[in-house]
Amino acid sequence: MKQRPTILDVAKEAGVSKSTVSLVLQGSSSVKEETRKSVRQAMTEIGYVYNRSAATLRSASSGLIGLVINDLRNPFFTEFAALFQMELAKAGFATVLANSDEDPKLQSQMISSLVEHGVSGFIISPSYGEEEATLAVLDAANTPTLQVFRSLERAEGTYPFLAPDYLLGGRLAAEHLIAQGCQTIAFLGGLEGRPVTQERMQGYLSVLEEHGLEPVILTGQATRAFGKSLAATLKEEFPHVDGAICFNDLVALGVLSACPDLGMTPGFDLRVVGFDDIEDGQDSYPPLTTISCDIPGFASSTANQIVAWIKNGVVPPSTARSPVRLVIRASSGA
Amino acid sequence: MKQRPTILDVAKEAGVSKSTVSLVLQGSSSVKEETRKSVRQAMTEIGYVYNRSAATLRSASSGLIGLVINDLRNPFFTEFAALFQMELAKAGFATVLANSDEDPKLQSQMISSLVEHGVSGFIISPSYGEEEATLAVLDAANTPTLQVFRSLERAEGTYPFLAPDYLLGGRLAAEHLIAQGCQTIAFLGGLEGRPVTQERMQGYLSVLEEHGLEPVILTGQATRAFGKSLAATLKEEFPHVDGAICFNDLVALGVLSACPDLGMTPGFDLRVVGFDDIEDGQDSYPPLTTISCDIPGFASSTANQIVAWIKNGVVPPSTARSPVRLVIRASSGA
DNA sequence: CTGAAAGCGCTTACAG
DNA sequence: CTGAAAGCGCTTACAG
Repeated sequence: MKQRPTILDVAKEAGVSKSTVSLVLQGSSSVKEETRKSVRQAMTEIGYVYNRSAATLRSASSGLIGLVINDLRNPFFTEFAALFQMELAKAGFATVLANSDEDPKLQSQMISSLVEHGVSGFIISPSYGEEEATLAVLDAANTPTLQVFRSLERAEGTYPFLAPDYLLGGRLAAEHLIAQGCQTIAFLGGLEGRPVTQERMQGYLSVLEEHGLEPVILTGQATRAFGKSLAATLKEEFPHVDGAICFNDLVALGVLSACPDLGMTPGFDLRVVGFDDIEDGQDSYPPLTTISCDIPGFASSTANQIVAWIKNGVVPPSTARSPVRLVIRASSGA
Repeated sequence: MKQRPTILDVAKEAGVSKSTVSLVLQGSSSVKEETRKSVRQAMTEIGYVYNRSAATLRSASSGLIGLVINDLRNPFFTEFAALFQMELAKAGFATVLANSDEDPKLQSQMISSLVEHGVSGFIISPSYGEEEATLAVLDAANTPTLQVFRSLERAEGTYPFLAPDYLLGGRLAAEHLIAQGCQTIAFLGGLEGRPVTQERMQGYLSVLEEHGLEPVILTGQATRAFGKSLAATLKEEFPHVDGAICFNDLVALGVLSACPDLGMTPGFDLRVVGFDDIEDGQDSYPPLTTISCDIPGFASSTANQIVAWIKNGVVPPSTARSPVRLVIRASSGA
C-alpha cells in the first residue's frame, strides 16, 4: 500500500518540472512532442494516476455530472441513463447516477451530496412534491442544471426543460386507433393532474373531440400491476371500449398480460397503444404498438447541451420539445 | 455567481477558528454543544456547502463508491443498483453507478475514470473478456474491491466474490418441475461456458441425473428475444419437452410470450421456471415461477461489507454464497 | 517552451 | 476545548 505517485514523481522520472507535467496532463499545445512523449512514458512507468480531487480543488471543475432520476427501475429511464452516460463519457465527463425513487426528500439529499462532491452540472428528471428543499439546494449549488422529461412547477424558466412532445404522441396514438376503426377509445393510467399525464391525455382528447368521440378516462399508477387491474375494469364496466391508449408501456404491458385470463384478444377485441417504446414491448405478446421518444437521440442531445453549457456557457432554451413517432406493431391490430 | 463560502467564512461568522469549524464538520466530540450550534447556524446563514474535493485531497477518503455493472438494462441489476445505492446513502457514502454494457474495454475505461475521481471502493459485476486491462487498473488503484454475481477468472482470490447460490437455485428449480410431474426438462439460455451458466446448469444436471432423466440443453443469449426463439425451437424439435428451466427471467418471459402464437399453454403443456425473480415476472401471463436471490438482502449485505472494509479494514471472505429460494407461481402449473 | 511560487479548501498534529 | 501552521496534489499566472 505505498503512496500513489504524484506529478512531482513523474517530473523527477522524466527530468522536467512539475509544471510541464501538468501542462502535458492538460494537453497543452505548448509542450514539445518529444517532451510530451517522455512525460507520458514516465507516467506509465511509475504507474501514475491523475488525482482529480486535487485538480478540482484548484480549478473548480470536477468533470462529474449528476444524473438524478425519479424512477430508475422503469426501463425507459434505465435506457436513457445508460445511453446518456456513454455519451458523456465520450466527452470526457463521468456520470453520477442517482435514483430518487419518487421521493422528494431523498432527492434533495442526493442533490446536496452531489453538490458536495463538486459536480459540474445536473440533469434531473424530478420527483414531484415538496419542491422547496430541492430548489433551495439547487439554487445554492449555482451550477448548470437541466430538467428532462418532467419539470418542477416552480422551476419553469429557471432551469431549462427538455422533453419529448407528449401532446403530439397522444394525438398520434389516438389518430392511429381511429384509423384502425376503433369506436370507443379509453385513456389508461398515469396519475391525475401530473403535467406529463395532462399532456398525453390532451393530445388524445383533442383528437377524440375532432372526431366527435366520447372519451373514457381511467387514471392511476403507471405500472404493470395497475394495467392488469385496468383490463378487468374495462371488461366489467366498459365492455364497449375497443381501443386503449396507455399512459406508458408498463401500463400497456400490464393490460396485455391480463387479456388471456379475461378472454380478450389484444389487437382484436381491444387495440392497445403504449407510450415510450421500451424494449420489452418488442417481445411481448402481442408486440406492442407504441409512441417512440427516440431515446438515443434524446440522450445525446441532452449530453451535448449540458456539456456546451458547462464548457462554453451556452444556456439551452428554457423549453424544448423533441420529436416522437408512432411505432406500429400487432397490439393495435395492424 | 459569487464564490461559495469556505470554512474560513463560517469561522468568521461564528467567531471561532477554522479548526473548530472543521471539527464540527467531522462531528468531533471535543467541541462544546453550544459552539457546535453556533457554528451550524453560521453555516446555514451564509449558505455554506462542504467541499469534499478539498477534504478528499487532505484525508484521502472520498466517500464515493463505484458500482460497475455489466448490464444495467437488465432489471435484475437495476434493482440491485437502486437498493445498493440507498443502503450506502444511509452509511454516508455516495454511489457512482457505471454501466460497462458487457464491454471489457468500456469497463476498464470507466474504472480508471472512477479511480481518478478517488473512489474509496469498488463493487463490480464484471463484463467478461480481456481481463488484463481491467485487472491492471484495479491493481494500480489498490482500493477495496468486491466482485458480485460474477467473477473474473484471474481475480478469484484477489478480489472477494459474493454471489447467490446459483447451483442450489438450479437444483430447486429442477426438483420443483419433477415434483410437478415433468418428464423431460430442458435448460434454456445462458451463454455456454460462463461460470454462472455452468453453475445453474450443474444444479439442474445433478437433479436430473439423480432421477435418471435425460437433459436437454439449449444455451444462448440471456434475453427475451432469445427466449421467444427458443419456444419455437422447442415446439418443432423437442415436442416432448414438458418443463423448462430458464437461465434467467428474461429468457423465461420470452418463452412465455411466444407460447400463444405456438398454441402452447404455459403452466400446462410447458411448465416454466425462471431465475432472478425480477418484478416483471409477477405481472406476466402467466405469473412466473422463479428462483429468488433476495436482492434486498444481497444489496444490504454487499453495502455493509464494503463499508466495513473501507472504514475498519475488515476484508470479506474470498468467496461467499447467499441463499436462494423457489417462488412458485402459475407458470409451472402449481 | 520550462521553472519557481502561490494557492484552491480542507484536515491534521501540536501547542496552549 | 481552541488557535496557528503545515500540507494534501494539483493549476495558474508570471518570469525567464
